[in-house]
Amino acid sequence: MSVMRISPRRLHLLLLRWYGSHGRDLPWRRTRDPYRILLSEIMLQQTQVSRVLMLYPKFLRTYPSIRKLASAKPSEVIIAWRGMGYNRRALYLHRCAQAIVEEGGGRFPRDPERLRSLPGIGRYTANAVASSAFRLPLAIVDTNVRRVISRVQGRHLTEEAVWKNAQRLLPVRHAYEWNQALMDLGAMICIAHDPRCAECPLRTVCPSAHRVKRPLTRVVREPGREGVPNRIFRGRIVEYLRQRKRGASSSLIAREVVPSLRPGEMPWFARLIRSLEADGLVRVVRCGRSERVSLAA
DNA sequence: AAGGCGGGGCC
DNA sequence: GGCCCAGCCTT
Repeated sequence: MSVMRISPRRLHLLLLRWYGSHGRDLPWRRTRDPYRILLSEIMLQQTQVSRVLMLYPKFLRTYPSIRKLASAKPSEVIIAWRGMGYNRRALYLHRCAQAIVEEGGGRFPRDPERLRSLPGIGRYTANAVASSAFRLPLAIVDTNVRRVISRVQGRHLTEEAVWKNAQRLLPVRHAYEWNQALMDLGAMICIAHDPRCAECPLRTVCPSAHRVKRPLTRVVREPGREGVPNRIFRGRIVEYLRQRKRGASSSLIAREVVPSLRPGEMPWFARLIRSLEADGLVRVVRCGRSERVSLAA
């Protein structure tokens, strides 16, 4: 079966026009400060826009510049990260800020390859920062873009094929607006379940319009305790330490965070602490048989 | 290639 | 109660 080819120019016109009238007004779209752009992108990794909107301004008041962030202690950044989840991101961001200050005197690299080498910055975030802050003509592929591109192409695409298509379809003169428009379409219209095709600016050219099948999602079982994934307990431990800045003994944390903990489960809890320590989220001072745990200094 | 890693809102 | 969400890192 031959694949229907859609005129890129037609696509650009339809989507950019829609973006002009329906695009979201977001704080990180009102700046070109690479630090503010980067902060938004890190926060938006696996976190909804609505939550980032609530926490982004407060974080920026605490750390208005990359230098202020770089000179903070990890524990302070972890505390400022409260409510965001995936706490390792706070450490990546912090280390990233320190690298940019130390290596470039606080000047961001523009080269996406160089951005990509920084902690917490992958292919998506590197291109997002370069596209948004420096207006380089680079495609970005996140879960929204992946879904939109696949539907417009009318078939499932491999990850690499989506990137290729995204870069091919990119309007070089309006790359930034195009990227933002694709994400807005994926977030507001071309949503995963029950897409709103009747309101879609691409409905006349999209082969999937009004005939999107329910995507079959694969159930992923996570290791955990009584059905609760380990990462949830990790999050609770970090939150407990946020409010108890002096730290606490491992056994006290265990009683407070997991009241129903049975004696035989102590090794499981000890592994949680060790994993947090390995990530650099907590510091463990061992003295004799007991150990004192606090947020990483 | 697969799995670990938070949190909250929505159905 | 299950599902989803602007990914990255490690193995």
